[in-house]
Formats: sequence, C-alpha cells, structure tokens
Amino acid sequence: MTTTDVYEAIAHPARRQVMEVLRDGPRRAGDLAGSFAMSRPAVSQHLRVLREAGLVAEVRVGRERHYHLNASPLRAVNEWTKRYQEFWESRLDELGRILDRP
Amino acid sequence: MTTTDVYEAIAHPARRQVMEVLRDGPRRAGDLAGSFAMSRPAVSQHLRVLREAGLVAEVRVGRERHYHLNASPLRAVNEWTKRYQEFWESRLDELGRILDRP
DNA sequence: TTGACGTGTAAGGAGTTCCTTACGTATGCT
DNA sequence: AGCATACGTAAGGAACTCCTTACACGTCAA
Repeated sequence: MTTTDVYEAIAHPARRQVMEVLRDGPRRAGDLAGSFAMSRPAVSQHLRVLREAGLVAEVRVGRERHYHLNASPLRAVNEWTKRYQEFWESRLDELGRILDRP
Repeated sequence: MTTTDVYEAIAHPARRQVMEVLRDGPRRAGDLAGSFAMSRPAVSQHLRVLREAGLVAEVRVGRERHYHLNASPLRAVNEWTKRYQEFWESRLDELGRILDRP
C-alpha cells in the first residue's frame, strides 16, 4: 500500500469534494462517480488517493464498495494551521495584507 | 499575477518548512535558501508559489528581498478542517480506523 | 565606473498528476 | 450457465511539478 501524504490528498478540489459528500454518510463508488463531471475511473483514482491518505475507508458489500469518511488525518492538518493562528489573529499579518493588495 | 490555490501551496513539504522558518520573523531570500538542501533558484520558485497563494509577502530592501509570513489564507484551511472536527472527535471514525489497520 | 553581491527568471528535462478509453474480475439475477 | 452490474486497474498521453544550470538585472562599494 503506497501511502499518500494528507496534504497532497487534500490538494485537489475533486478530492475535497468527495469528502464533502461523505460527510452525509457512506456512499457507493458509483454514486460518488455520478456526482462528478469526470469519468468513473477518474473518481476511482481519486478515491484511491484518499484511501492511501487514510481519509476514506472502503467496505465491500457484495459487488458494491461503500466509502466512509475517516477524518482523523485531518486532525494533524488542523493542528498545523492552528500553529499560525496567532499570526492571522494579530496585526503581524497586516504588512502582508497591504503588500498583497498594492 | 498567476494565483495559486492555498491547498496546493501547502502541499509541498519544502513550502511548509519555509513558512515554519518565517514564524520567527522575516528572512532574506538568500538566508532561506541557505536552510535548504536544494538550490537557491528552487527555493526562489517555492517562494513564488507561496507568494501567489498570499502566504508570504516580499519586501525589497536594497538588493535584498525580505520575506514575511502572511498566515491569513490559512484561516480558510483551518475552518475547512474544523468542519470535520465532529467526525474525528466522535466514534464515527472508528470504522475507518479499524479498516485502515486490518 | 567597474566589479561583486543578491536575487529572480529562462530553459530544459525527469518524474508525476490526472484525465481518458479499454479491459479484467467478482457478484448477482434469471 | 449466461448475461448484466459494480467496480478496480492498465495503458497511454497531455499537462504540470520541481528540480537543475545558465543568464539577466538592479544595487552597493571601492
């Protein structure tokens, strides 16, 4: 099992969208594919990346595969962002904001 | 100015490392490059991605360029992860965790 | 003014991502 | 058994990432 870094896994909008759908509960692979403009195999490949990052889990039910959200790896991302909270909450960022919109 | 998505900007470990260094205060481009195994232009290109994502700001001081952290865009990432907090804090994830480590 | 310094950009190439279509495989239905 | 269903995987190609070396340009110092 080739593992994928969480940060890479969430980098693609389609994969974040898959996670969004799974918030409402498990979904069959085909149903997930149906929600996207891209082909079914493309979605399947995104699901693999999410699985390798531990963000979704797969349950085989007969010939179907049910995908479940597994948010645990996001905890690390949340904690990483929190290390910067003091910066975006203070005025330390103001210089940056000014320079960004000249 | 070609903008870069924040999620893509933070996907690369080297760029997160640059941000980590900038937590301690502004740094000159050359000093940043000195902290990395890769070449100076490579770091410069990572800095561009961070700048395009609004995560760093550049201040020209004579022939130097000082890079400042601008954490504001991370706020959105933080809030995105928080939408999943209820999942990693509850037992909803347990199925996922079990299936991940069979 | 000449040369060193600090830095971004161009060019190029190996590797990766992300899509497509075609195929393989297991399960279920009659 | 025979065929449809639900899905993953293989193959292939366009586009992008991420590194390198070579170069360009503004700034400072003698």
